[in-house]
Amino acid sequence: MEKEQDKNSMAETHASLFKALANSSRLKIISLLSRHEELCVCELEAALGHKQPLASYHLAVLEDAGLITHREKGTWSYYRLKDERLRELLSPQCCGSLLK
Amino acid sequence: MEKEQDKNSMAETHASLFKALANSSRLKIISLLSRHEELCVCELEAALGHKQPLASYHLAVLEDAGLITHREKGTWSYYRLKDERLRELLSPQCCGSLLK
DNA sequence: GACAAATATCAAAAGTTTTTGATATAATGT
DNA sequence: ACATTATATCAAAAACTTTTGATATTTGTC
Repeated sequence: MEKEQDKNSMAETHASLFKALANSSRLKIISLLSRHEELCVCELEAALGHKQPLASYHLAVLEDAGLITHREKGTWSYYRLKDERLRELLSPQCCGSLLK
Repeated sequence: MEKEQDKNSMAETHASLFKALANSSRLKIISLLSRHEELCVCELEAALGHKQPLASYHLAVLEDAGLITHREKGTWSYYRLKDERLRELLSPQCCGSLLK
């Protein structure tokens, strides 16, 4: 009965996840995090060649999408991949080329 | 040796696929096509409530990404899902909620 | 041949995301 | 207390995507 609404909100929900993945810097962050357990902003910033606010921006986008988390220790923020979320979304083949 | 280049171009390649998926109208097109073998532009246009040029635009984006194809018959264009491409990219779980 | 229907393409407008530089906050070492 | 370092947040600028309306092209019908 609410099928049409379901389809719409399903499309919206998936679209916002794909938006988070639709950027090569963010995919590089994911790939880096898949190889490191945890990385702080300054390490990612350096690895990507981005200025600090830009690295923080991309991290915030990924975190809003539920694809990463972070913990704070002093002035550092350590980011970590939620790879179960990615594996839920992407094929093993795709995870194989994106992660690690 | 060209590892860094590989990673970059991998990220670019995947990002452009995710860009094509990062829009709810395009996900609805995918979902409609998963239920119909083939649909022409005017059917999709009606189903989405879009004007014709907008439907054509989204179809072109999906086709450029290699996720759909079309054949022409007279003035009609019939679009069809390349679902093997999607299944390559997305998890069975995700295909389950997006397709059909 | 004139007319209508289906589609594509184009250029402009509207909307959104990404990038930048500046500034704020909080923790750490002196 | 002071300087430094790591980060976040903000507002403006730049870049990009989506939406619109107009027009062109092709085919099918009278």
